[in-house]
Amino acid sequence: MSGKSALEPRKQPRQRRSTATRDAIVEAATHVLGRAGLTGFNTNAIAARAGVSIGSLYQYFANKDALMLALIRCQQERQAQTVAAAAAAGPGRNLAETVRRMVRAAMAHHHDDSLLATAIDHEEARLPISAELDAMLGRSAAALGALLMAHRDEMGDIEPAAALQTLPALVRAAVDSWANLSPPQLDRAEDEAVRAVLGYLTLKVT
Amino acid sequence: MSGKSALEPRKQPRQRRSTATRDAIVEAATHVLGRAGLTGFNTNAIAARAGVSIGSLYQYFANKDALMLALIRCQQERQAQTVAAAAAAGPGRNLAETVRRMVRAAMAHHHDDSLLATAIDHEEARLPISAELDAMLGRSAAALGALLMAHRDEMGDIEPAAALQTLPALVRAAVDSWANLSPPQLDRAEDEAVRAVLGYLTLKVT
DNA sequence: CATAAATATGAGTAAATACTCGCATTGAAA
DNA sequence: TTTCAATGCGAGTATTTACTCATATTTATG
Repeated sequence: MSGKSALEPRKQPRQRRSTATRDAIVEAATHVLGRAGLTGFNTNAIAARAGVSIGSLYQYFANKDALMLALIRCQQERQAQTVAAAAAAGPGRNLAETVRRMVRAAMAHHHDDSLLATAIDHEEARLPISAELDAMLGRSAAALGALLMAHRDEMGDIEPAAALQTLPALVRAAVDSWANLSPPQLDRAEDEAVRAVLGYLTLKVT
Repeated sequence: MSGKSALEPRKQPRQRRSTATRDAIVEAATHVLGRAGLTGFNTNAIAARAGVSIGSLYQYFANKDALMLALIRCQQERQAQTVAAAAAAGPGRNLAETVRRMVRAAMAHHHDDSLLATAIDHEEARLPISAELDAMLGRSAAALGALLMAHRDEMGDIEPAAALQTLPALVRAAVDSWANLSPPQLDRAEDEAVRAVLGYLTLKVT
């Protein structure tokens, strides 16, 4: 358990400027990761990009992994908020409309930056944070599940728990495969993701 | 284009032992990448694991990226062969059977190692090889498309080109989301992938 | 203003690591 | 056997990079 504490924040901010510094560092880290990938993700470059000294960076993050973790949490937070906002609007008139709304919400947050997205995936697999990620995903999934259940009659025989594990993965895969093309085809990405989700949900097993 | 030549092999093997050395290096690289991720992917460790000297490694790979590229090509080659083998068996009695066969083929090759899979994704995004990857994927997709077309009547209104872009992504996403759990749930992974693909293919647009 | 706590600085250090080069060993052709 | 090219070796080098620490600056509080 000593490993975990090494990832926790080193200093709690007491003044405003310090939180601004922290935010600048996380944002710079995100920028660097998206631009240069894991290869270019080094603390000196990040501090320079953030316009702070390397010493300041290490006042807020005990080590490089702690910074990466903060970056991941930040992205996940945004994702969760986007989904929550979409869910707050309530279910659509039918299943297709509800699904399309959810896909749009997911896409709004989508990184057009495949370097960033894939780097985060890899670091999520490497760092000891699966439990935390599952918990976060679980909360978003619950809201999503409630929405879908409003159109239970339109769906095939679904195991809700399984669907909530599979569906987010499907959406992301469909979107990524079209949005990371050059040039990106965002309309197509949306349509394909909707088709995949609707197909999955409405399939009648014979 | 001077960048590309820097990724090409440094030496063509003339004797047997040299190809054995090269293979050992690529295999060791794969092992290290799967075990330690991109963080642990360094040439000294790879040479040690392969049981060869660091000098030998650099006789076959001009630099670290060239080795990574060889690793990626090797994996892709295996993937393509697995799909080709499955396709050679011809279409099944119905769409569901055909789809399940394809999913099984994809899973046979699936890395139970999420560190390896995500690392490759990230490096594919970073290295200048998108054209080559598209070409390889295109060839596999063609065989896949022919198989599916045998059951055209069971499918909804599909744009084949779009389907061949989306489907592999769906399969991988569905499989990964279940196979990377601990413990992995491979049966579930197969069922969910089949459901996603079948749903996508058979959906009737209203 | 005085004082202390909080925050910022960046030169410097130790370690990791990509890669070289001169030399040793092996294989094959003569 | 001789000879040369192909292959293998690994100590060594130059660079990168994670991280520290002594010091300077800013802010809050009285």
